[in-house]
Amino acid sequence: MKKFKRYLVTSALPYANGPVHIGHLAGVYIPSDIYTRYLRLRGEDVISVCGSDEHGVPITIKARQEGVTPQDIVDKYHNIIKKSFEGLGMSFDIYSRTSSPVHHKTASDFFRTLYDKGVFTEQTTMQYYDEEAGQFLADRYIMGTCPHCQNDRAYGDQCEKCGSSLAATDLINPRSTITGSVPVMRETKHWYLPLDRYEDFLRKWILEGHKEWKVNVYGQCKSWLDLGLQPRAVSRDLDWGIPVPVEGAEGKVLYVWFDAPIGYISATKELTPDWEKYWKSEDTKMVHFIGKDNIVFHCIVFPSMLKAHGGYILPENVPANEFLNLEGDKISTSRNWAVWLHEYLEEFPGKQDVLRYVLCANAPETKDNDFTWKDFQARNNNELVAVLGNFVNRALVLTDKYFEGVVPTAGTLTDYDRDTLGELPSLKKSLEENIENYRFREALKDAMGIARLGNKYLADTEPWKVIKSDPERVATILNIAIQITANLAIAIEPFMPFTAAKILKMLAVEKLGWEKLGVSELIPAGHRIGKAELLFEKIDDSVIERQLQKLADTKRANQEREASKKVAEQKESISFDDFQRMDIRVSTILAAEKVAKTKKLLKLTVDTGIDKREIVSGIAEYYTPEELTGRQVLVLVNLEPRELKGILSRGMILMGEDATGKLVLLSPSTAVKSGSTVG
RNA sequence: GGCGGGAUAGCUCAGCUGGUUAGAGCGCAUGAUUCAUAAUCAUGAGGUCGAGAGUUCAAGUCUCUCUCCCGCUACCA
Repeated sequence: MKKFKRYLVTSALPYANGPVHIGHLAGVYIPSDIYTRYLRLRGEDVISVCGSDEHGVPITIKARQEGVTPQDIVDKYHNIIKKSFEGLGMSFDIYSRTSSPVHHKTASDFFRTLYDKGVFTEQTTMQYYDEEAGQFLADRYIMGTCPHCQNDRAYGDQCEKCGSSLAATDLINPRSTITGSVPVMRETKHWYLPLDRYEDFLRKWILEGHKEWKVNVYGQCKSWLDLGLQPRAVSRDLDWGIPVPVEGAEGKVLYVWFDAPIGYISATKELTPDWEKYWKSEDTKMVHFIGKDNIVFHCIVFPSMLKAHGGYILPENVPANEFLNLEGDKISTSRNWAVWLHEYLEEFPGKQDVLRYVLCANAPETKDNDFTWKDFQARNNNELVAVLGNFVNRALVLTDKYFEGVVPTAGTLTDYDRDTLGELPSLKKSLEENIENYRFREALKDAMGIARLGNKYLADTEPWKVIKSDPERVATILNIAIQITANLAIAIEPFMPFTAAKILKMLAVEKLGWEKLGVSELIPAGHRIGKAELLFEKIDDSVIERQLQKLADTKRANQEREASKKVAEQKESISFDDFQRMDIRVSTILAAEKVAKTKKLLKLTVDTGIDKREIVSGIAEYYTPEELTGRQVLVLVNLEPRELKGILSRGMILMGEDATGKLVLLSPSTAVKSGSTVG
């Protein structure tokens, strides 16, 4: 195993278009903070960097929607995020932002270096341009009619109604969302990072060199590499971001995914003039904590950038977590389906560690997980209160009661005493192995094991009984109970720093280093401890119900909004002539079969009364071929034929579509002759 | 459709390179106990390890096929 002299821990930069929620925490920030705190406690040279990611199109859109500047948006969320992280006890050495001057310069220089080395390829493409606004339009700035579902509010990259991903050029009647004008096609030049040229290097580095990475990360990388990498554009036509530092690149900025990871470097620079040893020295261990949506950027794109630049080290590991769901549904910023950190901190003052504990214990380390308030309550009441809080309270209260708060002197240890204390070093070892291998939930169990050990020790030795016959023996028992408590304070520090600090305060001792864990004489006899206070309190049903009610309200609000929004507006009036031009016929489906290599497509053979013809229709998710055969449907028969998957589709099956995009067949209420007209 | 991940006790999860009666926490049942926030401790019940086939002396663990869930991707008049 390679020895490292120092550590550089990075945590995915939160995007500054919204606050941070529990999904971000469980996936990235809690694990990263545990890891960092652990290393610090061990006395390692470690720095942890993070910051807000403030560029990119979504922020400019949000700004436009709210009638403010992009800077206003990022200022607002940067401050909320930064403050809430501090509130939760995130121990970044620096929490920076990508709009900072240092970052602009760093990212700009980085690009320029690659440019000067001739790394990039250039490509000129045609893109939509808004002549009125005088700028190129990013996909999200173009709206038009979805070619699939006719929704006239589809964006240039995706139709939110039917979920199709689109190219801006697919839209029918495109219009600029900035001025409403009709955009024109214009040439634009962009710079591409030729990832394909780094394939061999990545293959060797990851597939051969890092087989120890988590299976989800390794698998995802392998999948990308096996598919073959494509050059990726690293510039955009936008006026918000870092200008491309090249002659003739006016109006172009670095693609947000190019500049964001460089933010780790910039933050380090801001933190210390000594930044280079963390980024350029082979004996630094760099670890990126991210969510699974970022794997490709941190394992493929950013390493290629670093490699192309030269002189930089590569990450030693990229422990990505899966996603956390909330009460059975996917967390969503836009649907407000989340538990927001800044709200939690307000609603649960002093309970930072409860959230830290629950999110770590239930972190989506190997697969998506579900956060429920009921589980939150149960873990607080049955684990934190009953096991951890209770043990510490017992040890302190007993010491106070029998020895006036002075740690008694231990006499001769029994075999059982020695066995109990002997558990501590092995728990320490297991804890270390688990943290170093990014198994934080398992590590947390080890830490809690110390409290369990303490509870068991007290139950078995029964000092409250022995005190009547053998006070000296009780002195030994409570001395040991106090030593276990001190050990507990060390072990839980990475996970629950607030609680660890409280325990130390109650014990009236200074912070203890990690090397003290496992030691059975941490608190000397004769030491006077402080006053015992409860570490955790039970959470009442009513508190949980209030949170559930809040979510229920959100759900209802969303449904109402969906319902009101989803009834599409009436389209422009058309003439009777226009209507007459459509030839709709009652037709009978004669046969249906799945189109090979597709998920949604069915090839239907229909009798239109006029002829028998083939129509390809995207309804396979809602109807099986069996249930379609023999049914009568309405077919727009004079729609221009179109080839789909090599099959010429002549006509369109008319379907009803509800708010969720679900398709239903429209049939005559009683059977009629095929070929009957509809009008 | 392609690729990746997941499927193990009621719930949340461990099970490393295949090897004695498949583990933990919570929940549940019974008992003990009262120092402690009705907290604790002990014991126990609970699993055809998603389905099927195969390799092997031996498979939760390897191979193949299939089903369901999550993600990426293609397709969707």
